Amino acid sequence: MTASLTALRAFDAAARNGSFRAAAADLTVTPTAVSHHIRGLEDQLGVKLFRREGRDVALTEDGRRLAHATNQAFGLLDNAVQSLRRSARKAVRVSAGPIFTARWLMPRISDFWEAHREIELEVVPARHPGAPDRENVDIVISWDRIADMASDAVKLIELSPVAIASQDFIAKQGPIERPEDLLTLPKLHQRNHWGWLDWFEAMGVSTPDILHGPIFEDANALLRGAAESQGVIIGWLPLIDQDLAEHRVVRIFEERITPTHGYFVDVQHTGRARSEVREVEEWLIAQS
Amino acid sequence: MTASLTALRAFDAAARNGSFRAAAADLTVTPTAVSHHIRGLEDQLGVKLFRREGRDVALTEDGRRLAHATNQAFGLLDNAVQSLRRSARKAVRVSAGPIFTARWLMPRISDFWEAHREIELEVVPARHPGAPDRENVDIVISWDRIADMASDAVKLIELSPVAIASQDFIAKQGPIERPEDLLTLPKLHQRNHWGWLDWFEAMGVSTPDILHGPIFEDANALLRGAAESQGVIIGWLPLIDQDLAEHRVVRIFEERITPTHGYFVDVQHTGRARSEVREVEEWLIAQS
DNA sequence: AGCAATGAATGAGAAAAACTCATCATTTGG
DNA sequence: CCAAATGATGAGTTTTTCTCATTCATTGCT
Repeated sequence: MTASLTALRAFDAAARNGSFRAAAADLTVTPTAVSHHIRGLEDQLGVKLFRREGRDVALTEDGRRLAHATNQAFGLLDNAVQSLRRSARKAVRVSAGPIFTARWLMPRISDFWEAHREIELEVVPARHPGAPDRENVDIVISWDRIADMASDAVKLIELSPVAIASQDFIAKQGPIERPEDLLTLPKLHQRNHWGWLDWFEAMGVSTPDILHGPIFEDANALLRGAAESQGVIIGWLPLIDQDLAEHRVVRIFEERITPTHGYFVDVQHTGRARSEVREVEEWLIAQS
Repeated sequence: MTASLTALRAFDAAARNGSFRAAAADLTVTPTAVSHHIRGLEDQLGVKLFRREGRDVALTEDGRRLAHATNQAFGLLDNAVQSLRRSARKAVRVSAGPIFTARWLMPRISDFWEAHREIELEVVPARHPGAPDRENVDIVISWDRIADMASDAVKLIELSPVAIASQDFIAKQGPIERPEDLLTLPKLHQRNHWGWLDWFEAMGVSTPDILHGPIFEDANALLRGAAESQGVIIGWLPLIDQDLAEHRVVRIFEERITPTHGYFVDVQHTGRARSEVREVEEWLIAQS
């Protein structure tokens, strides 16, 4: 019954990389070892796992099925082990978007350090907003519409949209008097065009169903774009207070819109039980 | 980064068994090996996994978290490997309830054998109706209400409920003239009291919300109970044709109820791609 | 077409990991 | 309080895993 776990891991690496050589590099062994392992597996299971096509290899149907399982299984093990290692170091892993990190977390980080010297904080950039890394992180700080927030998430700060651009851009475009005027100007966007849609709605301007314009995942990039006169963007109060104070960008109107978006703290299941994770959560919430 | 997989497996066994000795037996190694592995893991992770309480051991909180992951992971690997082994032997694993196996599958099994000599059929009893084993089986044959059937399940046969009892029982109880009379007689039940509820409804008898009486998972046991004059049961046409023909049980009324339940074929995801699994599926459906 | 480069297969021997044995320590049930 | 049961530890052995040297097949280059 016992299939060698080492062999399965070698297979897993080979399947992921689509090449024995690359798998070997991955595992820091020689390609020979991988080759031996896979042949061994194939002999033992009585099934071909790779089709040897000339000098490279491709998974068979059976191989694909096995690969799926090994992927999941080793992923689980890896996450669990890493998480335990962090736990031993009292390290807490927080995923947060780049502007949040820069404008909110960084200014407060020394305060945290004072209060919790023993806790090691790891801040990882939230790559793809909704998706994957969630697995291996203790706390997720997510940017979301207040209306769409997950039920078990706690709101950290509320964000109001404001239309902003660079001084230069406004001078170049001539006077902008009414919100509608923005419809025809170049605009930079974030995920789902959120922000612009909510802004126009709050300003009482009806918009076409879809808005056009480049979408940036990274809100810092967006701000830089605005500062470089690429277009008008939606900024979020109070996150951009400092950018306004230093005149990198200026507000176009004096609108006061009730918050439509917010940052939410979401403690992942894996971290719930650890006291240091709870301490970080409490600290985050206390800051708001 | 690399935690020894063998050590993790040893830990997994220890966690499952709650004892190093038992884990060792499980893995057919000496307890010493398990002890070494777990100490090694603890050293490497910097976390205690077991609390040593006198002569026995108990998982710590960290240990529990790791155990959860290893359980899942090794379960996945194990299932995948076993499934592949079956695949190599062209073995198809079918889960089916005991009466279905006895009254429907067995009579047809030699026909299957004729038609598909190369396919090895493994029939495993469906232990708990709804639940767990599904993982490691290619085809599930489930007994369900037609109204509740899963959308991707194919109906194999339809079952009509009939009230039956032994000749003796009826003689002892005196004449039973109307369906209502059954309300006060001892009845034996199956899961959820299904059957009786549907039967009374079809007969136009209003029933209390809950019915009382012993519940048997195994419909064969139920039939035996009826044959031994323990009470009235709901039998299913055409499954019990033979029991009726041989007078082990007799019908109480001549009711003809439109089928309320059925057996459904459900090909599990893991088996979808295998030709021999599809052949079994097609054979099953062709029999109906 | 010819030749170098790339990737995989194979077998024998070396290195490393996993396991056992012998022994000791601690707890628990009668 | 003793016997049985469970785990810990360290040294030594066995097994597994890995590497080295070599071969084979394919592909890209000129």
